[in-house]
Amino acid sequence: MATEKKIDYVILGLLSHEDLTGYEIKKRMDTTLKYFWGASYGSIYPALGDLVERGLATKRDGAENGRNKLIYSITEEGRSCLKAWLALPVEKDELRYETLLKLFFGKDGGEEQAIDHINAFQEKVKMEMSCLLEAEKTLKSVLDMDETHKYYLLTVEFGIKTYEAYLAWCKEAKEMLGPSK
Amino acid sequence: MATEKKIDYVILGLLSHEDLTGYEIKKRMDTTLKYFWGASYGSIYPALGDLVERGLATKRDGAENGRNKLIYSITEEGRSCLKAWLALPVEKDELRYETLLKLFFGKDGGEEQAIDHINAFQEKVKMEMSCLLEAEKTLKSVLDMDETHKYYLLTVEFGIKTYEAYLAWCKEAKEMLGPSK
DNA sequence: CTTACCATGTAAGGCGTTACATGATTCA
DNA sequence: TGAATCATGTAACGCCTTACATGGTAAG
Repeated sequence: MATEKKIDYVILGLLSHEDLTGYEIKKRMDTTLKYFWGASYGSIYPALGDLVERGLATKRDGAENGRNKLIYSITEEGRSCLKAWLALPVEKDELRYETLLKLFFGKDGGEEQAIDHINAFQEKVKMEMSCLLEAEKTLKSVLDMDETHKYYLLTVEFGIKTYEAYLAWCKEAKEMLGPSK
Repeated sequence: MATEKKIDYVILGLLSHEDLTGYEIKKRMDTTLKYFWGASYGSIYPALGDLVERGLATKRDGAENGRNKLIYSITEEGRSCLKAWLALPVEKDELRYETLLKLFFGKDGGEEQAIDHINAFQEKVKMEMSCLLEAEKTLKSVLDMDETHKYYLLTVEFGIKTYEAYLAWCKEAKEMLGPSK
C-alpha cells in the first residue's frame, strides 16, 4: 500500500472498467481524459510494469494475426487499491494556464497582443466544446445502459459548464481591453 | 535566447512591475498567482541565480537592520526577453483536477463518496471565490491608478466566472447523483 | 519566551516528457 | 508504395517538489 503515483490510479481506474493494452490506455488519455489528466507512453508503460509486479494487474498475450498485443487486467488487489484511493480526500486540483500568465503580465505586451491570446484561447475552447457537446449527446442516449455513464457525464457537464464560462469571459475580456474597436 | 523555463518568465514578469526578493516572489506565487501558476523555493532561488547569470536580472543587497535581504531587479535584456515570450503563442493550458479523476471513476466508490468529493470541492471553491471577490473590489477601485491593474482584473474575472460555473455544476452534479435525497 | 514570520538557500529524489528505436498492418 | 495507425518500449534529461539546514526579528 505504498504511495502510488496518480498515473497508477488512472490506469487502475481504466482497467476497472475493461481490459486494455498500453496503447489503448494512451488513447483514452488523449481523448476522454485529456480534459483533466494527461500522460505519455514514457509514464504509461513503466507504470503498467509496476502494477503487474505489485500484483495490482495482470498481463496476458493477446496477439492477433501477428500483431503484437499485451492485454492488461485489474486484479482483486488492484480493485481494493483503487477503492481505497477513491475514498481518500482529494489532494490537489491544479490549473496551469499559460494564457492567464501572459495576460497577467499583459501590459508589457500591449492590448493587441493580449487580445490575440484571448482569441487563440477562444478558438481552442470552441473546438473542444464541440467535442464535449458530442460526448454529452452520446452519453445521454446510453445513460441507462451502464452505471459508469452517469459518472462520465458528470465530468463532461463540468467541462461544458466551465467552457461556457470561458467563452463568456473571452467576450467580456475583449470588451474590457479594446472598447474602441 | 535559449529556451527558458516558464518559471523564468513568471519571475521576470513579476520583476517587470517591481523589485522583489525571492521571499516576496514566493508570496506572490502563493497569493495572486496561485490560481493559475505555482512554484516553490526550490525552483525560485535557483531560477533567480540563473537570471542574474544570464544578465536578465541584477541582485543587490538590501539588508535592513541586520535582516538578510537580496533584492532583484529586471534589466533591459530581461525586459526584451519577457516581451519576446509574451509575443509567442501560448504553448499549453493545462488542468489537472484530481476531483474530476475520482469522479470519472466514481462508480467504483459509490454515490455517497462521489457526493463527498463534490462537497469538498464546493467548499474549496467557495472559499477561494470570496478571495477573488475581494480582489475584484480592490482592483476596480484602483483601476485607473496603474495600467497593470486592468490586466490583473482580467485574470480575476476569469477566476470568478469559472468558479461561478463550478458552483453551478456542483449543485447540478449532486442532483444528478442523489435525486432521492 | 515562544510562536510566527522574514529570509535564503541546497540536496535528494521523484515524476514525467521528449526523443529515439523498432516493426507489423491497413488503407488509399 | 507510402502514409497512417497499431503496438511496445527505453534512455536521457529536465524540472520541480519535499525536506532539510540556518538564523534573525517582531509580536503576543
